[in-house]
Amino acid sequence: MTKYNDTTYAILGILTTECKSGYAIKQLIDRSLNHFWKISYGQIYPTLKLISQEGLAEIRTSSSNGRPEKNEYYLTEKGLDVLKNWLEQPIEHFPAERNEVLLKLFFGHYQSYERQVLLLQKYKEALEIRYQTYITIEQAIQQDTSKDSMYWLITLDYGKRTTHAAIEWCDCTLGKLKKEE
Amino acid sequence: MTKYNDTTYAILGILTTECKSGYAIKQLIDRSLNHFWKISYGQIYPTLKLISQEGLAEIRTSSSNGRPEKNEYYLTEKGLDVLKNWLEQPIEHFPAERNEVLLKLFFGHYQSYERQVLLLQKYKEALEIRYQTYITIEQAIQQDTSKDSMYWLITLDYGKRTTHAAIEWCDCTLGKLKKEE
DNA sequence: AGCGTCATGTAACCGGTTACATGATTTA
DNA sequence: TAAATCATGTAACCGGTTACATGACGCT
Repeated sequence: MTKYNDTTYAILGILTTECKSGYAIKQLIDRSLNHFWKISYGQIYPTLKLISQEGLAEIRTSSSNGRPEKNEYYLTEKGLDVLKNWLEQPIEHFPAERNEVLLKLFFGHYQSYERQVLLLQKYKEALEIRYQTYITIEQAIQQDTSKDSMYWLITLDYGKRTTHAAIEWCDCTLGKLKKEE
Repeated sequence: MTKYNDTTYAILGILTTECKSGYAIKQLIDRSLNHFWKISYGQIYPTLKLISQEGLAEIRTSSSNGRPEKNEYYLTEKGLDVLKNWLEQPIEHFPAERNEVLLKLFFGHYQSYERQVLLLQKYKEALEIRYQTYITIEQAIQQDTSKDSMYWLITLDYGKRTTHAAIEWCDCTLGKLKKEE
């Protein structure tokens, strides 16, 4: 079976929901997958083109009530097969993030104590904001009991847990630096 | 001040240590920064070329005892300034990892319960291996009391904490899935 | 003789972002 | 009437990996 990149599979997955157009896909990702998957129009539209060329989806153009023309992509049987097959494959890329904060801290000798503290405090702030947005999204999902929200909540939980661990690391590291000074 | 990419700054930082050649830089990164920074020769050598062209380092070629020729890059004053300036700048890219596991889980409806469990178990295994390597590296560093190992340990601690949180998420999620079935 | 390691480098490719172009409709 | 939103798309660019090419030395 032909191999595509993860972005293609992500879009195939989204096409199983009500989101069928490039614009709608972008919205869904920004709102629901944003904490572990991002994408730009510069990739969505070319990928949709590829998907239809490969016969994984067919386009139906809808231009209701004078609205701007919308291209809606409906998964074909082949498209669904490709998606399901990918889901069954073992994971290829285990996340291994680049972390600019750790990189700067690693060369901490060349910085003053104050600068190091500032770096960590800013990082902690950013992490706390992130954590709060997770909570907010979580609450919004929990109120909407209709849809099968479990998978949404599970991915959010991942974000919450790892972010919380990072925040604790900040506190702990600030303590260590203080002791050294 | 001219802006470079993070890879360039990472290399400038490493050039402050005993590692002065492309080969040595690669080794250091693979051994010490591997958990938050990776790099390939395809980037190291062109970047070193850039660094010397920009006057941030000067090359001294050493070919001792018949060994293959080695190009050693020594930071100039300008190079050190550029590095220090970057260290003082606020962080630009907060890590936002793409996570293939979460993506697959997000489309979990199209998979059997068994497949989902397998996915999580494999992920957990990989995380546990990672955690163990952190511990091993940590112990190796702690035995070598000579160098200023604190920053090494701090970055390792970050890896340990976030990995541990992810492992706990795996366990918890496996429980949730079981309850649903 | 063959493998591992030291050592440097490039070209092709890929995945992704940014900036730009276009234009209609809705809302304030 | 101005701004926001809906909607699609492309070209230039950037950061990075992979695969390849080359060659010397040291160990088994």
